[in-house]
Parts: sequence; structure tokens; C-alpha cells
Amino acid sequence: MTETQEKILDTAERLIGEQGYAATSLRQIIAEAGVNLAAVHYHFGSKEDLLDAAVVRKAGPVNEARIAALDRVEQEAGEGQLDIDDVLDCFFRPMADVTRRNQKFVRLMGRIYSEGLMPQIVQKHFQPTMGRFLAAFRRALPELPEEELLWRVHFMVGAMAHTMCGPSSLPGLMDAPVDIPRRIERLQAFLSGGFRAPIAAAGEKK
Amino acid sequence: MTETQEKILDTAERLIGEQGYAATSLRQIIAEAGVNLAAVHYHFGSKEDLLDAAVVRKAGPVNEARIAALDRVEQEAGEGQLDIDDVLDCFFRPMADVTRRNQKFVRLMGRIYSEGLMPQIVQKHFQPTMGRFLAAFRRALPELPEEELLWRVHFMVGAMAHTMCGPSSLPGLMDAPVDIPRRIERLQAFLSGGFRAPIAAAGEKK
DNA sequence: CAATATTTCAAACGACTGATTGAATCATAC
DNA sequence: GTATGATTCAATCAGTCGTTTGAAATATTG
Repeated sequence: MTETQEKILDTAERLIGEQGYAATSLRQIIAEAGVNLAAVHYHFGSKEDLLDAAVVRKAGPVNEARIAALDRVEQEAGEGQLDIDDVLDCFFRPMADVTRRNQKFVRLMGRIYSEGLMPQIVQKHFQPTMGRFLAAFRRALPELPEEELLWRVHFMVGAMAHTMCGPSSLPGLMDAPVDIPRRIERLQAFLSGGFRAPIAAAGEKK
Repeated sequence: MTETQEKILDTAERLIGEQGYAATSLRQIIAEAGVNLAAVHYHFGSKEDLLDAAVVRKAGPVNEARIAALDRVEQEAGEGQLDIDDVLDCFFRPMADVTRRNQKFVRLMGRIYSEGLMPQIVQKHFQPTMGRFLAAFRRALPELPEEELLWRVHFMVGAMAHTMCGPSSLPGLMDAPVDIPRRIERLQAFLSGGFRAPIAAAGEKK
């Protein structure tokens, strides 16, 4: 990994995280990175491959740490039931850890999910981890029907993506200090309550 | 409101909702709407103003219905405490209602929030309603510190935006029938549990 | 019908997009 | 020291972007 490649990846990670993929041009990236335009295509091939490289560089270690933590928790549990808070912890703690060193990547991840324009990237880099965690959620919440479980994981991803993307648009949070690990703690507690909630009755009219 | 204007707004609502604002070009909109390119600028002024018009057209009635529902619930409660489920119902039921007639707008709303590139639009059209609901959430959850409450509302918006944006990327939900009102019921139950959850201890190390 | 106002149209504007080229520069190895 | 490969560079490609223009077409009014 040359210095040029790292400068490109760092800048792409930051700018795409802040502005989105479609709204960020290669020329803006290379200008702020201080490299030549052709270097992007020489090292990465295309704009889409650049995003892929930026994601895989950071997502790989995070997902490995998630799986490792889940392995540990599942081993401790043996045949018994899993605790939903432990599963959530396995999922969010590695993200909080990497965030302590670098706030930019988690915003890129939020964009990836929110923008939703690159399902193949989500598929390639996050789906295997998601599969493992879906199984863990099932074990932690065996009374939840499969479809309800999938939706609740979907809600979790949405809340996470929006939370990681940037400062809140709510008046009181705009100028709050950006303490993302604390944010993740709050999110985790909120999601824990959500996962434990009773299922909505279908078609209730009040 | 001429037929041309409606065709433009309908198509913009659909395409921007599906693809995002930056990724959708005016030429794609006018091609699918079957109108001339200049008509967009003649009727709306600019691309940004077009988005604004598409939002205000549908968001206005939804937010009015939300406020009306909240008025009713608050009147019934008198001086007493509000029920969080009632407040959530005031917020989500008008959205579910409009969704039963038109699924496109709620996806556009999701995009607006997710893309986060137009804080001024969110500010202009959603902030007044949000202010009323923040006060209601405070009354329903008086034991929650202000900052925690703001974050939980933020999580709610994120889960909502992601859920409204489109089909889930989770394997089991990709080909599920798109029953958005049912989706909203599930989301509401999930959020109810989240809002009631105990607050996370700060900096817990497990 | 004539006159006025509103709306539509094809054409073009300059700026910007992602991508490509071939020569220049650098590093490494013989 | 020179040959070889890897990397950087300015210049340019064809295409698209949002926006503007002025003339044609349509609708409205007197």
C-alpha cells in the first residue's frame, strides 16, 4: 500500500462519508488528496472500485472482530440461550473501537447503507457477517417469528446508519460534541429495548 | 397545478425516492415524465426548488394530520402524563395512511432524511412538527434526560428513513411483498420498546 | 378575429463528469 | 551506468450535468 493509495483512500473515505457517493467527484477527491487524477484509475480502476477498496480496507477488520467476539460469547453460552445485549455488544463494540481512532470510516459505512445505491457492496462485504449475527439474534430471541426478527434487524441497521452519518438535524444535537462511542452506547440501549418489545398486533384500529 | 407540473412532481418524487437526489438527473425525470426540459425551470426554477416543491406538496398534509392527532391526544390527557404509544401513533399513523394511497412519497421522505444533503429542506418542512412532537415525547417520558430523549428521537428518524427507503437488503426481506403500513406497525412497536428502555451506563467496560 | 399572456419546444451554453492516453519521471536491479 | 519496470503527470476524450435562450405553439382575454 503506497502513500498515494492511502491518501486517495483516506480522502475518499472522508468526502464520500460526508457528501455521499454520487455527490462526490473524483476531481474533488484528488484535489484534496494532492494526487493526480489518473492515479485513481491506475491504482483502483474506477470510481466504484475505489469505493469498494475504501470499504473493504476498514470493514474487513471490524467484521472479523465482530465474528471473533460472537465466537467467544457463543462458546461461553454453550447450549444455553444467548443474551440479546451480548449479541448487540458483539456487533457494536468493534465499531465503537475503530471509531475511537477514526471517526471518518463509520460515517462512510453509514452512507453506504443509507444511500443504498450499491447493494452489491453491502452484499459482498457485510452479508457474511450479517448471516452470522442473524443466527445469533435468532438464538437470543427464539420467541420472535423470523419475519419480525428480520425487520427488527433492518430497523437496527437504519438507526445505526443514520446515527453514524453525521450530526443530527435536531436542534439540541447540532452543536453537541461528537462523541461517537457514547452515541453507540445510547443506540445500543435503545435497540435492546426495541428487540425485547412485544410484537405489534396486525391491523389494529386503536 | 397544471398537468405538466403534476407529471414532473410525480416523476421526481418517484425517481429521487428510488435513486437519491444527486444520482437523479433532470433529463431522466423529464424523459420519464414526457415533458420538455425547460418546463422544469419554467415551473419550478431549479432542481433544488423542484425537490422542495415535491416535498412540500405531500409533507404538508401529513404533518397537519400529525399535529391534529397530537392535539386530540393531548386534550384527552389533560394535565396527566402522555402515553408514548399514543405519541408514536400520532406520528406514524398519518404516514401510514398516505402510504396506503401512494408508496412513492414515503420513499422520497426517507431519502430526504438519509441523504442528509438538504438540511434546509428538513428544517423548513419538518422542524415545526418535530418541535411539537419533541414536547410530546418529553411529556410522555419525563424521567428521560433531555439529551437522551433527543438521541432516541434521532434513532427513530433513522430507523424510519431506512425502513421507508426501499426493500431491505436482508436476504429474507428482499422479495417480501411491500406492505408498508404493516412495516410501520412493526416499526412502531420496536420504537416503543426502544423509548422505554433503561438508559445506558456511560463508559461501561462489561 | 385580434391581441395578449401563458406554456412548450429544440437548441445551445459553459461547466463538470469518469475515463484514457502517451510521454515524463522515478525507483529498482543488473 | 544503463536498462527495466512502476508510477506520476498534463492533456484530452466523449458524454452528461443544470441552466438559459428565443422562437413556436397554445390558451386566454378584449
